Amino acid sequence: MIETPEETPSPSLSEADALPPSEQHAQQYAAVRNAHETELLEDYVELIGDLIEHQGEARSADIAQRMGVSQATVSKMVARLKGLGLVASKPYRSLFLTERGEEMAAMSRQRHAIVLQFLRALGISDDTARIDAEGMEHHVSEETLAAMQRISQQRQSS
Amino acid sequence: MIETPEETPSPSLSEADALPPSEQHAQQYAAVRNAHETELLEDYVELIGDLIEHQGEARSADIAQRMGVSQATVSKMVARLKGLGLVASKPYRSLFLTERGEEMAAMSRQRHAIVLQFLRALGISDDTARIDAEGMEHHVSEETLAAMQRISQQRQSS
DNA sequence: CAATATAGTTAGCCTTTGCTAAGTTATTTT
DNA sequence: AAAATAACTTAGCAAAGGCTAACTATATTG
Repeated sequence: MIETPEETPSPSLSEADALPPSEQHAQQYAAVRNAHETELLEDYVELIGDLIEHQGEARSADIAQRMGVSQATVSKMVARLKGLGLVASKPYRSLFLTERGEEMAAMSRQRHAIVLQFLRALGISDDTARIDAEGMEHHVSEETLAAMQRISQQRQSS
Repeated sequence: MIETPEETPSPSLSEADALPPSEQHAQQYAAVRNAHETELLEDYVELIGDLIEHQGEARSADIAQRMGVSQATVSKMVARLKGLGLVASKPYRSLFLTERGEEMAAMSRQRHAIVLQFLRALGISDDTARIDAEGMEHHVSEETLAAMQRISQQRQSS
């Protein structure tokens, strides 16, 4: 059997030296799995909010088109969102956000904007920034988000 | 909570004005879905590589513990990785990476290191940086990765 | 070397998120 | 107002990624 070296030596950035203690390591993965669970929900809610704001209403067909997904998939997802109390609607009518849905949409939109703005401040091209932001936004902690905001502003005023 | 910067004076970053054309929007989501498909695979491969490097071998039980997942789940996942030609092993023996697996592990490790280093350069606390890096690494384009690397170096030498 | 403990596998279940195909409701057009 | 089109829903399927329980193989140890 192999001995587990239970020590964390380097303070900075030598990344080849040791695995984190397995408990911590597991927590990292758990955090990611967790983020994945809410991620899609947030994307839908955010999109629904955006559609309402920009086009006056959120229709399943538009969501399907923008998500690049079939209408059936949207229908099923919307049922889930309704079950979670984030979305409301009557059958065959367009969608609304509940109060909780609005809150979630606002948060998401804000996160999204901060990340996007940060990437652009880094000089990332627009298309890439959009794609990366979409993927990253759900994995960025409050702490990092704050740092991003700070740096965007710094870079802006120089 | 984060301050809402509802005053976006700069020209390039008003995010409340228009949705992207739906085709482009759909592509963004497709990119995220795509990333999700390879994400876990990469995490496993990266971890297996790390275990081999640091402990001499990669055993299912260790993977399960570090991933925070049951051994049965690991077993199933490993079967998938073998099917994809990334991992090799004989039943009841420990795991190896194929050449393709090695390549993937090297790429992943590098991405991971760059993102982690970048977050630390931003002043993010260690635990948070680890968690965020784990989540973000799969959603960062080459372009953004390069920018991160550049900035880490800048910040280091100041 | 037999018994026990540990490690790995398999079977069977569940949920999520996609799909297509078929059915229903609403809207538009003639 | 009937017919046609568009929008939405439902049913049923599949793959991924979790789980527990039961089984099999390997390693340890008394």
